[in-house]
Amino acid sequence: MPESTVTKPAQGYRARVRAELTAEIKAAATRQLEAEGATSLSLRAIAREMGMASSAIYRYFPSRDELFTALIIDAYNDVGDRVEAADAACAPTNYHDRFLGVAKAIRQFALDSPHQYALIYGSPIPGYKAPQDTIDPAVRVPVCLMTILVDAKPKGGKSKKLDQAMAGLMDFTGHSITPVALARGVQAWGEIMGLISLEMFGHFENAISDPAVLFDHAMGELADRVVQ
Amino acid sequence: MPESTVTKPAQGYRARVRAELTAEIKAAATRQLEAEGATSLSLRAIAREMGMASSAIYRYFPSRDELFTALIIDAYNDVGDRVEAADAACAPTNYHDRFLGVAKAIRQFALDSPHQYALIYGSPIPGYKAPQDTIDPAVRVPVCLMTILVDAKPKGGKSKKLDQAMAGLMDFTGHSITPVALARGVQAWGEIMGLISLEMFGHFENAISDPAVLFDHAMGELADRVVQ
DNA sequence: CACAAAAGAGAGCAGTGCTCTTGACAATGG
DNA sequence: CCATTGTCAAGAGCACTGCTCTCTTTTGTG
Repeated sequence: MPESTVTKPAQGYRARVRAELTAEIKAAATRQLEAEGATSLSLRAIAREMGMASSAIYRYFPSRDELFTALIIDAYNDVGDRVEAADAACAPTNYHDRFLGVAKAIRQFALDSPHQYALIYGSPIPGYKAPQDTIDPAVRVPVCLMTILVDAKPKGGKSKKLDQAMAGLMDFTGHSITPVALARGVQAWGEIMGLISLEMFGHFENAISDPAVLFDHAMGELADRVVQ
Repeated sequence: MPESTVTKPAQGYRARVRAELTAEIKAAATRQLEAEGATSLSLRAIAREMGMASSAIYRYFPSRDELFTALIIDAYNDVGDRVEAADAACAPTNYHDRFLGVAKAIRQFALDSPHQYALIYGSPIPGYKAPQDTIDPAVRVPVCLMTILVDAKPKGGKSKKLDQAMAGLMDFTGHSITPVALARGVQAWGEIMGLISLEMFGHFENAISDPAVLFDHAMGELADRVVQ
């Protein structure tokens, strides 16, 4: 939570206690999220667990949605950290390994924190509109993926239609990559997220008994195709 | 005429009214689902809309989850119908067109019924366990996709690990296709669902302004790769 | 027609997010 | 040193939710 830096510069005892309590509420919420899922996350239950009145929670989070926002940002940052760490652990020019590492990091995040994964990559919570603060953490994963792609300098044709259909992405890459190659990167992103989501949300039931084997095979094939 | 009066007889007036009311409740629920999303679907609101007591709904659906199950089955059958129709509209040996038609049918379903799409392909509702009745409608889409793949008789290597990782799927295809080729089909399924989900759940915001162009391009490229 | 089965209505329980008011406390200015 | 000010927690209460139970009405059929 970004604490208001505009208030008294003192940052005394009071501010510290407030920050600690805010963190504790978020921790309790995370615990509940992991145990029960997003929709059954209850402010009253959090208050109960913390031994305080439910109304007191509102001193720290003005609404349930604000708490959700905090959890969503945390989740995005969690997977972002993992992905960037996996990327950094590889030799910068070994695009194949970087791609593989990133893909596996995303899946591992999903396996470790299924509810967090569902929170950010599943159906959006109805009535909840993601505020601006979430987009910076949210783009970390695709940015990492696209950076690897750009670094690999892949071949690919031009396409005016594709170019303007992906205008935002093209701007981000500084037009240092052709639209067709960039589209291949988005496709790869889609395949990664699609395979993980199908697995996490139960669509592999009775069909694929060992999703890890399939995923690793698919990512190897995908990396061959997309980078180098 | 043999009169078996003991079992459910003739299905007279009463049974018809019951079937009609059940359908009407489901219709009202669908309307609410489309307007507000799954989590804010309220039995009391449905009862209010129909001008009956909330408790009366329970004569038709024993619980909210049962209503959800009905809606989920409907959604699966909706997309299943579309997909099978799109497939049947193509020349059976034109695998490229069949694949493209199926992929576009899934995306069109998502665009037409975003909440239904989220219901079946988004995060599962916590605490809700899909009963057996949902799996038959659920597999219609992947079955259609895999059937096209098998028909296309694609090349591909063997892999014992992959073979047993996808044992269920291999059985379904009658082992008439190699594991590597089948995996390619699952990857294609993943890419289709991944791209649609990323689009539907807002992850293309500010990056891809015209998802239709990207999707069509991706599917063309994908079809080239997977069939024929 | 009589009667059992089916359907509807209403009250009630435990839970939810959220608001408003009230009282307690700590930090600070005169 | 006391009074003011801002912060915090608590409690009651509102409008909801899913669901159960009981009671009454309706209705098809032997």
